[in-house]
Parts: sequence; structure tokens; C-alpha cells
Amino acid sequence: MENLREIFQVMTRRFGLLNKNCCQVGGEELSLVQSHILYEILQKDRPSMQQVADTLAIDITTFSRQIQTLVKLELVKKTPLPEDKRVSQLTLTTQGKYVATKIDADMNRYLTEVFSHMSEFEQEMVIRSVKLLNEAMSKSTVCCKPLI
Amino acid sequence: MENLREIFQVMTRRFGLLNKNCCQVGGEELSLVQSHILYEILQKDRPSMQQVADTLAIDITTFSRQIQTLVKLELVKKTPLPEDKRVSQLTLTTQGKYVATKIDADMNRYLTEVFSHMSEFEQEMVIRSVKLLNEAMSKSTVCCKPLI
DNA sequence: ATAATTACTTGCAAATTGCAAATAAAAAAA
DNA sequence: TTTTTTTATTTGCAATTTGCAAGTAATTAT
Repeated sequence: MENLREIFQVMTRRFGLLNKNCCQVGGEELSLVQSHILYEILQKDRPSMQQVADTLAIDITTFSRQIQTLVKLELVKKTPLPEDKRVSQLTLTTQGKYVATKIDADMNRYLTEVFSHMSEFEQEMVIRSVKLLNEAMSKSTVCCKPLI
Repeated sequence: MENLREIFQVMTRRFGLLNKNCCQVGGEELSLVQSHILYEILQKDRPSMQQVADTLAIDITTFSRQIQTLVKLELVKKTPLPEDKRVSQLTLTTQGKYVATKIDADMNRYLTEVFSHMSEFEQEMVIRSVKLLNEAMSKSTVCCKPLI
């Protein structure tokens, strides 16, 4: 078969570059990890710290500190859950929602631009392929365990 | 159109997880960046520092230090170019070649496992798609400029 | 009432990163 | 041929990020 590593290596790097651009909003510049955290909180409904950390496969101590930063930036709010005061519910502030939405829109814009270099047919094939790839990775035994 | 960001976000993360596993050889554990550096030196013929740093879009100062680490680990050798003593030619040591090849094989094995969860037809489609995606990104104006 | 778990937070210490500034060699300009 | 400019690479910080070990506080199990 093909040299899989070769093409995926290139893809990974290019995506890394794409992602570098993608997290500055206003004056602030967020890291990729932080943007992923915002994204996850935006999607889920009032998730706990542990929940999001697990989903993103980030060490909980690292995550704790990242959240502290995002709270200081007034993008995220932590509310103790009444039924169990150990857990913190995470929500986005208005600012946070704005930022998360902005990053989402930017990323979609970037991706759309990338896609514009392909034919309609190719675009659909690529989308189908990425979905397949995601499924395959979720079934894989060698990696990618967490995540949805 | 589809929510592109969604599916690519998931893919990016899963690949991040896949890559986490993929860089330990013997007792040593290399970082993803370091494995990319080894890969690049393996592919190219005696590249210079600047060359590899540009290809990988790594800041030259960061790169300089990474190479120092790899030299200490006896995976990379730096030889001053006779015609221009400013530039260092990079080559892999025997150890380095072994490690780079090992990582390459591991990654291919992981990817093959991932691919095993798809049909023959799907596998080919995915490969074609990733190549298309790489081309599209190389044409893109919003990112991914360096790289080959 | 006591012990064991769970959810999260801190205290290090090691890596990684990039900007500014330095060095040293080569090329261009005077 | 000097002098200046450019190029390739290295250091000096200083900020960020990371994970392990150990701690706190709230819950659940015994």
C-alpha cells in the first residue's frame, strides 16, 4: 500500500499551520488548546471540568490551569453544582460565546477557502472521507480513545 | 454547506492523540516536533538548519535548540558546509536513522490499523482525499504556506 | 462515625516557545 | 580593498505549558 505516513504527516503539519492563525480575537490571542476548550463548552450543556478534560484528553491539572486563565480572561464562568459542590459547571460568558463563535466562523472561512481549490465533487468526497476517517479512528485500538 | 470546522476539529484532535503515542523509541521519548525534524532530515539530502526550519515552519531559534537536543541524543549530526561555513549540514546518525525509521514504521502500523476499519474502496477514497486536501492547502492563501 | 472515592487545586520542575541581541561568515557596495 | 549589508545560526531572557505528587474539600460506601 501507499506510504500512509507521508501524506498524513504533511496533512498534520499543514493543519497545524492553519490552526496557528485561527485563534486571535480582538487583542487577545488564544492557544489552540484554549480554542478547543471553548469549542467544547459551546457544544456541550454546562459540562464539568472532568468531562471536558476527558473529551479533549487533557490532563486534569493542566486543564484546571487553562480554565483559570480563561476565567481570568472573562471568557468562561465556573459555577459549583448545587447537588454536588465538588463539581464545577462550565459555561461561556457573553464574551466567551462571542469569541468561540468568532473562532468557529474564522475556521470555517479558512476551510471554505481551502475547499475552494477543489471541485464540487472533490469537496464532497473529502468531507465523506474525513467523516470516515473519524469513525475509523474512534474504532481504533491504537489511539484516539476519548473524544465523543 | 456542511459544518466543516466540526469534522476537522475532531480529526485534528484524534490525530493529536495518535501522534502522542508515536514517538517513543527504546527508553527515549521524542516530541512530535522532534519526530518531524528527524523525518525531514531523513527525506532530504543533507539539508541546512534554515531549510528544515522553513519547511516545518518552526522559528529558527526554537529549531536551533531542538537540533542541539537531537545532537546530544546522538540522533543528528551537524557538519559545517565547506563552501559556506555559516551553514550546517544536517544528517542522521546511524542511531538517528534507526529511530526515524522506527517511528515511520510505527506510524504506518498505526495508520494501517486505523484503515483496517474501512473497506478497500473507502481506504482508497480517503487516501485520494487526503492528497487532494494537501494540494488544496498548498494552494490556499490563508495558511500552510511553507512545506515542500 | 470512619474509610474510601471523587472533583478539583497547588507546588514544583522540566520543556517549549519566540523576541531581541550577539556572533561569525559571505556577499555587495564603496 | 575596506566597509557595509546580508545571511545562518546561537544565546539570553521571560512567558507558557505540561505532568506528577501531594493536598483540600465534598460524597459515597462501610
